[in-house]
Amino acid sequence: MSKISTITGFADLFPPESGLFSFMEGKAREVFGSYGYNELRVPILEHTELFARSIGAETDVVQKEMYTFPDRKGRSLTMRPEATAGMMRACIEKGGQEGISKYFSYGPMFRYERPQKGRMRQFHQIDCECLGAHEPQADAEVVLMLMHFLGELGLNELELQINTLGCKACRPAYRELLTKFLQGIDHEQLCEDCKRRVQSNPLRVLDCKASTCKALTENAPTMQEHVCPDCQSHFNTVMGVLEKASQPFVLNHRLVRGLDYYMRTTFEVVSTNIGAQSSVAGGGRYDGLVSQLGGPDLPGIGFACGMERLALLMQKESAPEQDFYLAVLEAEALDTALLLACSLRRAGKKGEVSFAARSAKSQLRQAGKSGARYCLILGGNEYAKGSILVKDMTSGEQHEVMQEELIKSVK
RNA sequence: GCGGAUGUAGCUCAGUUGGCAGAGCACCUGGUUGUGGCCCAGGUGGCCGUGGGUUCAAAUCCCAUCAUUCGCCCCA
Repeated sequence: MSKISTITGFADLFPPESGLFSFMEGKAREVFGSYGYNELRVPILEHTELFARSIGAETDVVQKEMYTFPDRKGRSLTMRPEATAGMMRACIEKGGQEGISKYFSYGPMFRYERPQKGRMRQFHQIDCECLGAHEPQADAEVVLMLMHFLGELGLNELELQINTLGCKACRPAYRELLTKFLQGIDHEQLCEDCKRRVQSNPLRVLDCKASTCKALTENAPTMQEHVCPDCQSHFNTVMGVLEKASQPFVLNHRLVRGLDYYMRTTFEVVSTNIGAQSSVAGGGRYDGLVSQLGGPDLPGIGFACGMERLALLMQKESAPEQDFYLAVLEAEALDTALLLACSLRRAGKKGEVSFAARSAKSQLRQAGKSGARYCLILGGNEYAKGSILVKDMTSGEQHEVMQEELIKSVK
């Protein structure tokens, strides 16, 4: 029979990575919970229109990266490529969103891209969304919370980048200004993609990685210089709070997020140690999104962290030590050994028991590898007496005790 | 969607000009009647990614294909 393997870009998570994921999820619950965030679990499958309307029909994500297919009644469904849209949909549907609501979520996302280091077709994100706050302090809190969370994961060497994208009032004018600038420079030297972007999405030219494009746009007008007074003051307050909190950051005028719903504050956390896919978290403000999805006119701000990318940066923990390894030397003692091991576990001890009787040498080897503090040896002699040998794996000393007493002693 | 690299033992990888399929680690057994780590001896384990082609002969050369991986792009 031929083997069946995983789908390209889909990965099985074994230890130690699976342990890192659990650790991150636990820390998320703990840290975000302390900021008043509660967990929201939403479906993985949604109506395609949800993503087209929120992320933007013209974005790469929607145009060529979604897992979209018709269900049995012909409705177009899509496996979520990101979490924000679904979480917004859920909040709108539930209704009653008075005041501020804060939710976090985590789980798999799906994008049909070419896999590489730090990029899978099924990948995992931790998401936080804060609805109902338009104040710049909310932006600052979200950013500080993200950095707090990353710090709790042991990641302190990351760079925080921030930018402002302006709002409905000032972005169109800036866009026009930038387009004029781009038309003024030597058009032919731009890369093929950017030649198109001048028309379709001029802001994206600023984010191009090609060195020639970077050089050509060196003196391009920045969004920050051309935002309206409201946006300027909003952004100044955000930066001010970050400074008062001693949170280092760098202004990145080229930080243009790829999802259309972002406005005003955007931010990204990058690492130089994980290859080309350097962004480990990103987010921003999305005040128009909720109403765009048919809900009330609520402001929102949030972010997503890429768990695979964070895992690349985190130290892999070694296997947890165990309290005992129960070695069985005679087949007749196997059942007794199993029951004994279960009693010890119910008393709170961690350990394994051999399922087959084998030589003392091979079992001691096994015990050594398991990292067990004690090797419990049950051979023919002990079995007959109802006793067991307890060997300290560190000192090598051993003594014989009755099985009943062993159980009592650990309770 | 585009480009580069790589597919040989469970793992990491050698394999010369086309000529018997290899090493280290891991695993198992023994050296020690029932005592681990170190050491020694022996052993298990392979459709050489898959399918075609060239050849007396292919892991090796050619074509195709699949997979993995690193980039481009995009994004977390």
